[in-house]
Amino acid sequence: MDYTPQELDRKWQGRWAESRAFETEVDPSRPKFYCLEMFAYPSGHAHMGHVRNYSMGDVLARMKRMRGFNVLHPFGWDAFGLPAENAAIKHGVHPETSTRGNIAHMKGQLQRLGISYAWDRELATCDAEYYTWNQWLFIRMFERGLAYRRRSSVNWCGSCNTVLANEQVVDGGCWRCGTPVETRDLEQWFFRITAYADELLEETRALTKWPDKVLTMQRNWIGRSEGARIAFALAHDRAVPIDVFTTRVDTIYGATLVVIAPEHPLVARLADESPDPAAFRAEVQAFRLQDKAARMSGEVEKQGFDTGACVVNPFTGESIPVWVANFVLGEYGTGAVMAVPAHDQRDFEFATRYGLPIRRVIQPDADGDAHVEATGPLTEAFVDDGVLAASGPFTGLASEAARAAMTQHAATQGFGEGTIQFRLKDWGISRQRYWGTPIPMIYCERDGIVPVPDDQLPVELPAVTHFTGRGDSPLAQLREFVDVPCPTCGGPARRETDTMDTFVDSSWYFYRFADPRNARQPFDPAVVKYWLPVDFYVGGVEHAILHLIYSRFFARVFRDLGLVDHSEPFTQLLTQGMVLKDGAVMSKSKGNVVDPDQMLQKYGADALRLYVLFVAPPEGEIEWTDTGLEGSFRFLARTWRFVDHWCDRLVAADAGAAAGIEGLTEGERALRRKTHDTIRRVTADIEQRQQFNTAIAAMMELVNDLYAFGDATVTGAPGRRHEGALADERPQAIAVVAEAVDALVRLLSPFAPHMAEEIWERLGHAGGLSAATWPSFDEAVARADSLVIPVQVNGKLRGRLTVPAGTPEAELERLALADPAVQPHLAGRTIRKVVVASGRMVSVVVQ
RNA sequence: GCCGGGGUGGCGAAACUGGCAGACGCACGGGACUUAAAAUCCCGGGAUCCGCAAGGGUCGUGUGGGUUCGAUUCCCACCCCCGGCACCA
Repeated sequence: MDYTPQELDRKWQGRWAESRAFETEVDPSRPKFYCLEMFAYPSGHAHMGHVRNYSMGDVLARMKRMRGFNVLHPFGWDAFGLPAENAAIKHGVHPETSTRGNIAHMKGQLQRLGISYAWDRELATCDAEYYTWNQWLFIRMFERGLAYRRRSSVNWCGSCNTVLANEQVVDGGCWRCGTPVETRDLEQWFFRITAYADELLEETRALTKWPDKVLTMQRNWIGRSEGARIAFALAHDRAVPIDVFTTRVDTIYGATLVVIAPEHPLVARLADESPDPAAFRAEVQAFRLQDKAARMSGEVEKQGFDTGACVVNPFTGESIPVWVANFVLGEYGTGAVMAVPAHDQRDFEFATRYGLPIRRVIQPDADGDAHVEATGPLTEAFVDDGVLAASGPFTGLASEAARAAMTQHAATQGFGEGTIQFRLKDWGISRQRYWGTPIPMIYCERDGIVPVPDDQLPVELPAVTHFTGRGDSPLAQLREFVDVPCPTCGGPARRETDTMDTFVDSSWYFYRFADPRNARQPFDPAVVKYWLPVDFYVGGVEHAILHLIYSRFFARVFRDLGLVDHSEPFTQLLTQGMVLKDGAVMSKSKGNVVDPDQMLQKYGADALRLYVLFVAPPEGEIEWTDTGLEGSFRFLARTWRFVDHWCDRLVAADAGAAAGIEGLTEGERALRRKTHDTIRRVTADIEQRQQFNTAIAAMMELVNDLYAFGDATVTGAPGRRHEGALADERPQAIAVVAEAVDALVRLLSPFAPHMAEEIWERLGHAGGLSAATWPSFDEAVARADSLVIPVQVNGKLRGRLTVPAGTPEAELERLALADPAVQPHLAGRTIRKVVVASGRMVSVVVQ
């Protein structure tokens, strides 16, 4: 019977659907395993990255099922987002229509891959029954001060009249029309993720099964730094302070100016008070028009101007000027810094450019850099710690001690305090867009900001038929949506017309999967308690920061709402590498896209899945090659042929019989050893290492050995195996082959489930492989009974000993020294030392 | 600049705890089968030198050094590549 994968794919996918093979229920009597791959944005077409992602998850899911776990393996759609709305603007197709169509198409593709999803639990974030819980949660967060509204600066395109996300700013201009982007202050909704900054940072330590790379990225992103906030009072109005944040309060005696960001709240007042307010404002505006990304990355030259105002250094009592400069960031710290040109490289460059004074207050300490001249002009800032000089009562202290003493002093005197600053900012979630979750808030002239009452949820997205891409959010143009009575006073009020960032949707979907049809709450806490946290989460490393930090944040919000009892939602994380073609990411514009559907048609799902797992370890990138895929297909066909050839005899055999049979030949014992060793390797590779490539290699070796064994036992004639000679078969040989094939099919089933199922059935098993158990191995059988021990002389390989396992070290040494291949290298020399690594190596040192 | 991960045959890779470097696969070469080809099955292969051959010598995991009986693996210095962060005060 020939291997016809396309037929097997259809047959078994049909069976699985029919028998609801992968649907699952809470079952406290069994250990659970929650296996999750990041859900998909329904772009319309699955790509090879998806294939790889879902294949990895499926190996774990199917394997764990066979190991007796109650496996939750769901899938869904991250269905809101800009692309659908942009398509609507361009082609006039409603986002709802295109999204539903895309989901249907992609779902078909995934089903043709044979991934073992519990499709009953499928969800799409654009379903009102899902996003109503976004709104519910938003209101809970609002009640707790975790959702709040404030003005903030955003990217603004003056031509399109809309806010742009950072990613939509290309080379400083609007991605759509090219108009230079400006920053503009707008009222926006924020989630107070910074309330959890410390915890999110600290508890990265608990994530022992996450890649270091991701943890490092998260730690950098959160960016904790310890320092002090110091108030510099305005010289002409001592009631008004400019707060600065510094990690180097020990250098404060060297501060020769204070620099504030163009966005600083005091800028407006200082402009008014300046001799030429118009010129002042023009300068500030010029800074704000500079490309934000470039400004933040330091690609723009440091520029600034003197505001004319002065502040008083609270440590020295000295009056120093206040400047505005483009290199100070409004969003970090207090938006103001004390500039210490001698001890900060940026300040140094700035001071040098504008001829401002540079005052040294830190001297290198004894064991510091000796080459740093203690006096004379600086060519760069001295940024290391050292010993304080010219610093009043603090002179002579070491930097670290000085920081503590000076922070204490500031606190006692009431003009400062020790503080911890995070780089992480609160999460701005307002989007002036249609295709997202409406923010469930109402503005009333009398009652202010009022949440939509729970019993009026969801605030459904109204039907919009015309997308222009201009003006405010499309929702703002719908009178019948905007005009609403105030829930508190019943008077006229208006709805919030912004929608939520789609990262809100993806921050908790893994909870909803546990209880996806719950109409009364986001999920039943008892059900989530059983399934969560996710045991194994697979996705692209591009989500290392955004999605994975937001989800950790949401888990803590749910925890503090009393809905979950854990803090970390994902126990183990696997970040899979990209799929490249010709050294580049597959993309339509490059014309190097390989279509999964075509590959499925040609080679079947099993070969495609096997290939993307075999070609490299999971975290690495893979380079697509058609010949590689053919190789995986060949392996499957080769396996198929072997089983096909032996099938009748194997059906009659008992796979467990091999264990009890006496009188095996050396070849038969070797095959059993290989079988058991393969089980050991494949099990560990999947479960402990997630090295799918080496697991597959191990199975290939077993198949190669089976062919070699067939040669030896069936025909004794290499090259002519499949013909005649069946009379030679020993029952013992059939038993060990039956054992090997039985193990192989089970091991292969998470990788190539369709073929494995077919073989399983042909071997006479009923009930399907998902009901079968994972094979176990016998350590004693897997262990070799004879070993080849290499012998080195002076570090060079000179001979090999074949000895029974467990040969004592003294005997190994004796055999090594007597070995004819070793002898010539010992002749006429003195043996200084013999090292015997038991069971591994004999090493002789001669002189 | 800082942080993280890498650098192994023609190519993708493997080597799990310091112990025979290159498993497995791709591409390639040879053979069997075939009228022939494809498919399949078998065999071969790091480089280099000696040898008709069997076989043997030397070198070989980015570079240079070190530790060790023994290093792809550990240590020091350096080069290169990939990813992330980056005027964060």
